[in-house]
Amino acid sequence: MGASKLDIYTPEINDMAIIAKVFAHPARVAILQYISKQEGCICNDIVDEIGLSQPTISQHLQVINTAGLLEGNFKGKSICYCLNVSRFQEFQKLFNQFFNTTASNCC
Amino acid sequence: MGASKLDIYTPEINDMAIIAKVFAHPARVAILQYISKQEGCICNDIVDEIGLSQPTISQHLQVINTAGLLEGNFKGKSICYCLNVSRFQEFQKLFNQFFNTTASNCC
DNA sequence: TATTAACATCGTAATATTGCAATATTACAT
DNA sequence: ATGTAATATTGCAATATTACGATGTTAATA
Repeated sequence: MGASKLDIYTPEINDMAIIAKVFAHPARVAILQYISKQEGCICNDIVDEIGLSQPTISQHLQVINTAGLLEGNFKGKSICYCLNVSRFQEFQKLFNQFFNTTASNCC
Repeated sequence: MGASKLDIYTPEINDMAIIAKVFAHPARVAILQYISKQEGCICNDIVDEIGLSQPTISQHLQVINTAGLLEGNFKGKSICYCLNVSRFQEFQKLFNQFFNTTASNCC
């Protein structure tokens, strides 16, 4: 085993878990915070800032990008990664929807 | 390697990742939703509901419990797990704080 | 007190994630 | 075209996570 059984959940539940996974590593949280602070951003800056190797940062950036949270100029020597704000806020909405609908009425 | 380098991040960033990790598995999302729908909850119900084995559910419940999201009667044959609503809302606040402070101003 | 039902723990196998060194690719500059 | 700086990819080792069968524990009940 080791693999999650994804076929037994609703798409909404799986989506929630997939989205949460993006924020479930401190490097990715730190990267998102750092990107948001800059006006434009070069990956090498991130490597200096965070304290992980360049391949590892690149890997985490790919996870963030796959989630649709990046936009900007992806071509050239110095790549400018930026936060996709609308997508980011979409995630915030989904989180809040989950938190709001999941209310308790017992004990 | 394989282990996350936790010592290079701020406690706030690590906390964010730890909290997100709770919601980063569909089983835990499903369990939280199911618990919130019931008035009181017996673990065996969860096993029937979700479709995972009893030990696996127990493991996921432990993760949720370690995060402080459960309360109720933990003794007896039929254990009543309930959502710790205030803790849950605390998490919601932290998420929203993260989302709100992480705003972009570029590209 | 023996039984039983509900849950926890242990042990283990399978898969996923994290991290980095080495290498490849890319695009700009000379 | 060649060199160079920035990022991506590959390959691999270490650790984490997920899942379940087997077994242990606990408390209510016969």
